[in-house]
Amino acid sequence: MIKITLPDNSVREYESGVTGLQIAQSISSRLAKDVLAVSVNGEVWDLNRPIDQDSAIKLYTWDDREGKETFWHSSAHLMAEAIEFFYPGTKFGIGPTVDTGFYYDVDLPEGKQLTEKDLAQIEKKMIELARQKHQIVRSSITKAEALEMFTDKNDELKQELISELEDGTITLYNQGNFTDLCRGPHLPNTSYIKAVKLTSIAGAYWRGDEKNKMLTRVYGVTFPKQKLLDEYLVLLEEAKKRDHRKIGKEMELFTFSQKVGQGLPLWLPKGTQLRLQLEDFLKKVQRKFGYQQVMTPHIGDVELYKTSGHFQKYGADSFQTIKTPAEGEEYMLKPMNCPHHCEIFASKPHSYKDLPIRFAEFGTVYRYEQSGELHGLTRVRGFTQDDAHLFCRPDQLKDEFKKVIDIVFIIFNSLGLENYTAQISLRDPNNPDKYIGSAENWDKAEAAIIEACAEKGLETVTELGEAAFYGPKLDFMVKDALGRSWQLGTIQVDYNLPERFDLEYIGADDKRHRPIMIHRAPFGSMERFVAVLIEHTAGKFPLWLTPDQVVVLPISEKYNDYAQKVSDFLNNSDIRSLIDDRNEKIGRKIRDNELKRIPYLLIVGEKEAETGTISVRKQGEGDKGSMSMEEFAQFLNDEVKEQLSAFYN
RNA sequence: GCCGGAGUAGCUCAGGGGUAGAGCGCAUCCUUGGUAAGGAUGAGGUCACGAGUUCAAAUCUCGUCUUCGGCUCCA
Repeated sequence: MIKITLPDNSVREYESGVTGLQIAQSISSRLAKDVLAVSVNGEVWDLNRPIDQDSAIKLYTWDDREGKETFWHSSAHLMAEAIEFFYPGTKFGIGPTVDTGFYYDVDLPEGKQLTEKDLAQIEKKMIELARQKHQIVRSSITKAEALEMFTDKNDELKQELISELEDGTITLYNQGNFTDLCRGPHLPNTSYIKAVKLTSIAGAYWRGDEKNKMLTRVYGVTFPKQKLLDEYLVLLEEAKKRDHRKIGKEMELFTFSQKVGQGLPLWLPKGTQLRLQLEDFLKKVQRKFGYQQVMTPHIGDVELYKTSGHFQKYGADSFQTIKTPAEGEEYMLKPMNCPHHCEIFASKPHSYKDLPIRFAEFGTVYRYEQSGELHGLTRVRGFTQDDAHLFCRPDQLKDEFKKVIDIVFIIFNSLGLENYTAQISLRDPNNPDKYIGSAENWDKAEAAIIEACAEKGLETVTELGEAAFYGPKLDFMVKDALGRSWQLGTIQVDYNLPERFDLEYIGADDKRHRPIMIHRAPFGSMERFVAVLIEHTAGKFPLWLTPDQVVVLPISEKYNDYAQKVSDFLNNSDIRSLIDDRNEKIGRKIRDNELKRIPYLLIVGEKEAETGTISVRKQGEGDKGSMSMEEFAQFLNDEVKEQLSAFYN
């Protein structure tokens, strides 16, 4: 008998050789049905692999990451089997799981090609194979045997993988007519897989190296129930509907022009209104926190970026320098605002009493992104950072950091982004040479970030080795309404630039000291942030932010004058309003303006004109009754204030 | 940058070796209306761009550009 410890620390006795599935069966039949994998002393195993010694185990279902990964991993094998059926002789690279689903990199036989149209029949075959309930069987073989096996199959991809493995650790998994080199774990049999969707097809280099052969990567996702697949497809549809490129076009927020150039967004009047609203709000918040607004040009002498080090590190992959008619004059489009801000700091001497000094700028920067990387507003070649650089003393670092976190909170809460976490990126302790600055400073800076987050009650994950070479950082991740994660704002501590720019202040001891610099951008970039906001809200922006807050709809042309009066009054009351005086019936005007996502529709006709009132209709909610213009203006301004309460409190 | 799909009216898309289509939008007119689509008429396109094949190319071939899905990259 062996002792099995469950996660609740209860201990049960089983015959040696018991499997995870048998343990689940002994607990409940429901669990036995749902369980997908088991971890044995921290290692995830197949459910039917015998356990022969005392162990601590944990059973995983679809609700656990480990359960899903096992499920999808087996699904990748199932897909491989189906592909091999249609394309005998296919060579298989790697078939790992991803966030949602899995892929397999395959090398199809000479002259064969997969297109999206072929996916349907592969899906069908997968379901057919799954229903046959093939057992998935694990076996160990020696390295020599493994090499021989895949040499026979002419699969040099697998041979390459095997040659890098340690003898004695090599396992195979077999199901039906398909055997694959694999570490596992896997499902007990194929029948768990009930629903299949192959999502896309793409080229990918073997091992991610462009010198290697291009393989065909097939992406897919599978589920244990058809209903889960249906839900997933609905989510995909919803994501498609919310695509910021589509909504941005519909709502006339931004556009691109071939003549202007790829990756260079043009902000249309309504998009500009939205962006200015965000910028003005952040400026107001920053003023409250003691920031000073500055402005710097879009180009700078190449020497500036040599001083900062950016030229050496990124120059070759950047937009190239701009030459002037004068000999030896060279400028760069600015890829960063910080060097300019450093020079502003250096423009006069500073006392320790003056610190922290905080320079903020909505600074547009230009970075040469590879053409294949450009994507709507989220990846562009010219974008505006809501940048600021804070220069402080070491003893001020933690407090300053906390204040930046406060600003981020105000911003996120004012925008309905309530679901966020943060990642603390620290040094790689095994690789101290990668970083500049003294170990002592790093210790202090890392401690300051960790403590600041803890004191602010921020939920964080910590990643070692993810810090920038010049200092540790904190990145904010926001979950949108569809549960997708976006990386937005960032706060970075920097010891490098103050050094390179020889920045200093005079301390209480009358000696020169080096300030610490914090880079921070709560939005990250205005372009990316607006894109995320569009997808999060599906274009239904919070009232305070939306480009057009109110539209006045006269019942007929006879009331256009009154509508104008209402609209003028609202515009004078700080409300963005317009009139729909088209020659259309009221039902039509309501429909069109609802579809334009305008939060409030004001209907005015004979009754309203006589009594000096308006009839209010709220987007998505319908008729709200009538009130006076004054009441309505007050009501809207209150709603805006409510939405910005994080700022006003 | 690399691999693969796509590019037809302002938008969404159909068509396809013999000079171009729909719906929405837009314009004009009729209608003057009460909470999600009133009616009529009309304008609008070098079928991304450049070469080639052909009696004839928007359609077939090649190249370029842009865009989409991935890969690699991201101060």
